[in-house]
Amino acid sequence: MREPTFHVLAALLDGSLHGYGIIKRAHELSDGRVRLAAGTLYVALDRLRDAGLVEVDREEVVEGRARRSYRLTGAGREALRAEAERMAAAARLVLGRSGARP
Amino acid sequence: MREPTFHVLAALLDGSLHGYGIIKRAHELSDGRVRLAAGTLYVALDRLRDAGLVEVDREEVVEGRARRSYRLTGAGREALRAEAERMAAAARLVLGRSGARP
DNA sequence: CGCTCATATATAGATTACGGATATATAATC
DNA sequence: GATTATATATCCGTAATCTATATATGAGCG
Repeated sequence: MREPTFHVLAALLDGSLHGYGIIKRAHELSDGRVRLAAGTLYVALDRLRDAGLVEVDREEVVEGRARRSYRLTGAGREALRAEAERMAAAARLVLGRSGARP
Repeated sequence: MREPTFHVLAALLDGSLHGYGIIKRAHELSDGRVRLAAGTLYVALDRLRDAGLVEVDREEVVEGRARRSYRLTGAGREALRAEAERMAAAARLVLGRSGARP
């Protein structure tokens, strides 16, 4: 799992969102550092759906446009957690040794 | 920067190593989780050298075979640290919220 | 009224990192 | 004699990502 994908899942942690909402949420959760490109997002959602990590929550038509909201599955929540733990461990490897005294 | 590249740099944190040594060091630092493939490693080293994050420390010929050892540059050390901090922050985003109540 | 920006989804094309396979070579172990 | 560990290197395929583009509506501005 690469970082953009990680942030897609993380954005869904506290509730379902539609695509554009995920982009905004990832942006605000990361204090503006993460900017998901639309091309990345929608392809990633298809992939995550195939992998069973997210699923469609609602599918409605608002003013002629389709709007689909997604939510984490149990497997998605677990995969996200496992990934976060791997990242934390990797970060400790470095920060625990070079970051001790500035 | 992706995870394999991160582990290449992390393996060099406490001293210069040659290619094969990096593979073994990354393996032991991660408690056996990280297994760098040779194809990944040597291409990554070329890339990191071009980017100025690592440099050749020594270049010797041992029993007919070339052996090159690499070390982190200042920029490499800084890039690694920045990357570790980004990863730690991303991990906190998840572990700080989903880890509370199961 | 026209322009731009935010909202919203989707696809095509290019790039890049990575993994697996393969090649080469020696020393040690079984 | 065969396999494993050490050691470097290249080729090729794949997967994830980014850029650009297309489409469509509503809001706000001048």
